[in-house]
Amino acid sequence: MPYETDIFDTLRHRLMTNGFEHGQKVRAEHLRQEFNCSASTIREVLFRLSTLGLVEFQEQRGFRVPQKSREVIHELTHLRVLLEAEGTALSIRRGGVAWEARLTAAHHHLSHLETRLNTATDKSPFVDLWFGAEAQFHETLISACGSQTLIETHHRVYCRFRQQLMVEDREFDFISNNIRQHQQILDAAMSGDAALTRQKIHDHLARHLMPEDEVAVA
Amino acid sequence: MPYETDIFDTLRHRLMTNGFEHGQKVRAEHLRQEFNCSASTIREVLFRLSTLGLVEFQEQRGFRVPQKSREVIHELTHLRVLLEAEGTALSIRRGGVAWEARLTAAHHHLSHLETRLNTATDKSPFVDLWFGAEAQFHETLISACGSQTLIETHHRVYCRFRQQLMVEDREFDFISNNIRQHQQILDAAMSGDAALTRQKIHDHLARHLMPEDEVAVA
DNA sequence: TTTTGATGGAATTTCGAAATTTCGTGATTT
DNA sequence: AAATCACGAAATTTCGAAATTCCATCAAAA
Repeated sequence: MPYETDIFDTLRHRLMTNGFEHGQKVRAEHLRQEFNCSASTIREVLFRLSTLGLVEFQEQRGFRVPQKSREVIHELTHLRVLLEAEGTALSIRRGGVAWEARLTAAHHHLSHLETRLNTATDKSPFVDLWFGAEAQFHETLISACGSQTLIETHHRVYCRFRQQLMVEDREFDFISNNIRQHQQILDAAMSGDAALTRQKIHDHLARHLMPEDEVAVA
Repeated sequence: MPYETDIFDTLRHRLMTNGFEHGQKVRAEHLRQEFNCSASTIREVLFRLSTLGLVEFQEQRGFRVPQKSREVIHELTHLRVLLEAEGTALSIRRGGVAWEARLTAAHHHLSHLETRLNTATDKSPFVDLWFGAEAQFHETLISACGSQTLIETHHRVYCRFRQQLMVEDREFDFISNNIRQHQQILDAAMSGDAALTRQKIHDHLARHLMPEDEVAVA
């Protein structure tokens, strides 16, 4: 495996989980020293990360970590609802038992973690695990939609969404609501009711939407 | 302006309008000679193009032009309907007179070209103009949605869609239907009826959808 | 005080070549 | 004949440095 891929994965993880400040300039030279490689290699990695929207490229001005803003969170949430609701509805139609099994497993994993998070005083050992399990659950929801394009598009949106919330979501104040909402999404999906599932996905994400213009899901 | 941007624009245009064969490997070395620059520069441009999905990157295997397939066209169309319908509905609510003016202008431009295309025997002088005007119209539809994220996401999908159809759409057999459909989208949008507009956008793109699972727009 | 302009250091971009990996061809083995 | 292997050519990846551009600082002018 080329070394570049290691750097890519390391930086992606860091960009999504509190390793960089929002709006900060990415110092390619510093990273070059940290990873002990050439400037071109870092530059390439940053271009690949910009594919996911985790850094922004500006001509002659290098790369930046996107600013955090309520508007961007609203927009990303809007798209998540649109794509996850659609992808899940398709999965319900086409997924079959195999998908239901995967979804149940993903939810069980997530649910287990969230229950422990809910009671733990020191949440730090669970943070990374939770990020992974939450991503897994939402990816699994749409995984049987049959559209690789939708999955990739959603992945980009999800990465940026997670990045926007990487600081405040570490406190897990929302966790007890989340447990209930994830359960409701699972139940609705298992019951085969696409419209209800769309609604539950919307409800789950609604706290990140700004009030003025709601996302229409019905 | 850095030279790289020229190369980027040149290749993007070529990738969207018949300059490469679907599935073809992109010969970085050939491009390096053609543009008389270094390998790294070409490599960077290709990474930037992969952000739009116009080339696919595979580790140690270079870049390829995506294969054309009915499935991919279906998926891209599905997403176009989802994103354009949503973006247009938002534009109707938030765009105001300025947006209506831009949309009318874009439609007028497109309509003028399509009328001429409909009668011309040699359509080649209009091909590039039409690609530009058609893109402009559909971009304008969603331009007042208020979500830069939605606009960028749609742009990627639109680029890939156009690339998938770059060969067959050069015959313009569909042109008389298109004239009517673009008009209907404009009329619906101007009337302020979001649901009808969604329907018309769906109808316009429906010929690219595979029959089995239709896109739900209502 | 505000604006304009020069200057030097730092960051970005581009280059050409070296190191590594892939891929096609044909020989050898089973 | 089919499969495996070795080899060389071609492509990809990485490097380190040169060329260019940006940006903060400070001086000079309005």
